[in-house]
Amino acid sequence: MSPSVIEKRMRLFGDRCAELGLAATHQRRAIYRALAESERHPQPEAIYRRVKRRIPTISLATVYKNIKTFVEMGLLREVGCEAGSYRLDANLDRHHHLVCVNCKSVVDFYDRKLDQVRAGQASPGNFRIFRYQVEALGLCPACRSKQGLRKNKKRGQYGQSR
Amino acid sequence: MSPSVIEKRMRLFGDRCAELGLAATHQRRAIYRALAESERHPQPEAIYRRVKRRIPTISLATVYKNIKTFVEMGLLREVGCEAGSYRLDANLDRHHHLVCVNCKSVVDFYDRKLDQVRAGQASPGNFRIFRYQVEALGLCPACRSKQGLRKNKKRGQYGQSR
DNA sequence: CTATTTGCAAATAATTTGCCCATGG
DNA sequence: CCATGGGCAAATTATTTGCAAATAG
Repeated sequence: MSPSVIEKRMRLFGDRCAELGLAATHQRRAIYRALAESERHPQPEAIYRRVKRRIPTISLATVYKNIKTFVEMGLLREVGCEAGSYRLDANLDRHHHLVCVNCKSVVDFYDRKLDQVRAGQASPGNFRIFRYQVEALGLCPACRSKQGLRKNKKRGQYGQSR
Repeated sequence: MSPSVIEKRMRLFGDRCAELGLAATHQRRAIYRALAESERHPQPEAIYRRVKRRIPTISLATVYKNIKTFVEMGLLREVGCEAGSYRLDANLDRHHHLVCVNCKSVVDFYDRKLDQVRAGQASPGNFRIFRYQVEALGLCPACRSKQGLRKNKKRGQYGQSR
């Protein structure tokens, strides 16, 4: 990632920590920096290995704890929106998914307009695209009505920053 | 799922098994049926519990083995396209993902046209949508050039059935 | 019959937790 | 200071594997 982007992200990190009263420890900064620097959507283990080069005493548990914290703070997202394990789909017809960001439920979504989605430009890096699938992220009715009562939810989880 | 859809899927299952010379065992059929019946994109554990009601001696390992087989056969897909664990993204700017279906690498994809994606109709079930994210599934350059040498790849993994 | 597939148990991998010590503000 | 966070080890959860016995074709 370019130095200017990394610095922008580190500033966002600092601001968010200050705002939420989180200690900007050595470890926490290094973990976030490793994430901010990477292009490859790393898994926790990869972040751990990377941070360990600078802070050899770091523990994997600390990496996991901080990743969770960052996601709650809205500094980080999980790719694909389902952590943990297999979610399976026997529906081979063209369809898309509604994903509840709160309870992680997934509902099939048939929509002609979404079926027409195509990129406006050639894909970077000579990727060969077979199909497009749209994820609509939001809140399911059950979680909508619980909104506002939820604990530990700070801000920034959902929107786009620009 | 409606009975007619389930039967359609069971026929597809039977055909694929015959075609590939797979034994259509009692267990295998029950596992696939449980998947075909479900609306909720279940995890392996949920399938196991469901099948266990009909075949109390079924083992969780059998469920896992068959799920893998079905995915290889193209009878089943994983939602979100990344199995296993956390893939993290510190990029909060609006962007989409190119996902390699073979090696599971994920590359950020900036595209104005994809940023404009919206559903053509109200979302089912009163879901409240915050943002849309597009996944473009395909092959990265490295996997493209390895194409054809790959073992255990039968067919049907990538396309849409209609 | 005989090649596959199952069930079990054990192995491995991934993630979380509890607790006591260290440190940032 | 002293509340928050870190490190370690143990616990939990998720997934895979090896192998003898069962069974589909």
